[in-house]
Amino acid sequence: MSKGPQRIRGTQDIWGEEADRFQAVVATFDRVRRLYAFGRVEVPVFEATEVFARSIGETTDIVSKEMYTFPDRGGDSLTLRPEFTAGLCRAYLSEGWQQHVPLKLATHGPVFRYERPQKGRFRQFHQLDAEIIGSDSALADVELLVLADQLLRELGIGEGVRLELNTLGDAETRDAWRAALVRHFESHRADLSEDSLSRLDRNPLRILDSKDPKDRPIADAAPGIDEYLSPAAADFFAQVTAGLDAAGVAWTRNSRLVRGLDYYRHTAFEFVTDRLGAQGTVLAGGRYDGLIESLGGPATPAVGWAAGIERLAMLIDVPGRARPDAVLVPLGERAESAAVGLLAELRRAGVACDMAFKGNMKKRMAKADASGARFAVILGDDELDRGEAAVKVLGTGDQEHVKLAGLAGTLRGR
RNA sequence: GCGAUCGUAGCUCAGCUGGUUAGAGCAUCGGUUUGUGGUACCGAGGGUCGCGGGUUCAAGUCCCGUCGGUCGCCCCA
Repeated sequence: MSKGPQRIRGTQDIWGEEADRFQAVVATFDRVRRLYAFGRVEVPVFEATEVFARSIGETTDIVSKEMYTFPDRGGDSLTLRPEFTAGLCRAYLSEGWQQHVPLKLATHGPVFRYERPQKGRFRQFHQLDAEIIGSDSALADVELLVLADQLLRELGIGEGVRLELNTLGDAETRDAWRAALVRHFESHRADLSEDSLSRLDRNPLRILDSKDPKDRPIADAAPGIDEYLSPAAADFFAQVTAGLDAAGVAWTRNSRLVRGLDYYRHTAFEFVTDRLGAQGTVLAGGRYDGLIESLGGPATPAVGWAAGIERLAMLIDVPGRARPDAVLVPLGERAESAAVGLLAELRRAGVACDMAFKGNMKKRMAKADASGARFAVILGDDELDRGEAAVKVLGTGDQEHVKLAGLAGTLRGR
């Protein structure tokens, strides 16, 4: 192990193939979100702690244990964003974006959670994010889901991933169902796992997706939400599923899929794979009509999703490596200084190229080959005197002399 | 926060039940060839064996602690 500063726990230095994968995911997202007319937005990496604490609700231990929170020099409590949604809603309120409603927003970047790293979970990781703020239409939910579906398809992982869909209903539905769940679990108190007993007080909905075999029979026998759905909520969910069917997006109902936080309403969804161990969720979101109000704004309907870039990057096929069109191989001092000018010229003409400037010719040719370039452009005194370069096609070994004036055209035009 | 498991060169690993100067492959650099790559051959550099303590005549090897990786639990906005 080398000395000096080390990478801090749960962070990553991304390079080489990993970086190519990462970039491929971001590029695909950026392309697809334009097809759906989602505008790119930039928001701060940190916010006043209040922004996240108020949106999440003080009750959970997310706020106390899972956030990167620290005082700044002025004594204010700041938090590195653990997600995009709360910050976007803060911006929506503080920048007066209400006038642009409904707002279709897309962003991506680093997010931070103070947790134990494991497969596909880091302390600094990266998310794609898409939101529609200010629409109470089921069409907004549908649009977001179709966008997500197309994104996964274009990444080439649509096959191994399934969309699980549920509704949490409106506020009255949710309250009624929650009360019924608590009654059910209370009556089986003696048989619940220790974890679920504490969930019963803090977050009873979470018992539904407990992994403890002790809990499974009780959770599976719990009342479903459908019996408590108000007519309006049932109608809303029907519109969402009808929209998905119309758009040709496959989905499966998972009536056990829940959200712990109170601001969630109606649609909740996850795109899930079984290729990532315990962290199988690849993209998740839902409707959060209560969030902006809890930040102190007016009641504002909104829906959105986020996806982990690293998880997506692990699932896609290896993207092709970016390779230059040509590598210059100058021989001798005179050729080297001439090559500097030629290199600049070629790049300005739109030819991606690099120069091998170390070692003897053999080393330089090896560098050119290792770069994956199509051409090696050999420049020695003989060529210079004739105003030419020797262009070697690395794939075939063919070599011919080309006038410097026409070089860019030759290299670009293959 | 909890549990399991691992930590030897830049990377992947070997090093048997504790026993001399810690090895290999790949990669890097140099050379065989100061004007021709993807092949071959020769050579070189690079390791406080994660860190600290303990047991022992002797520790990479055993014990304790600690830090870090991995996988899982909790949590999952």
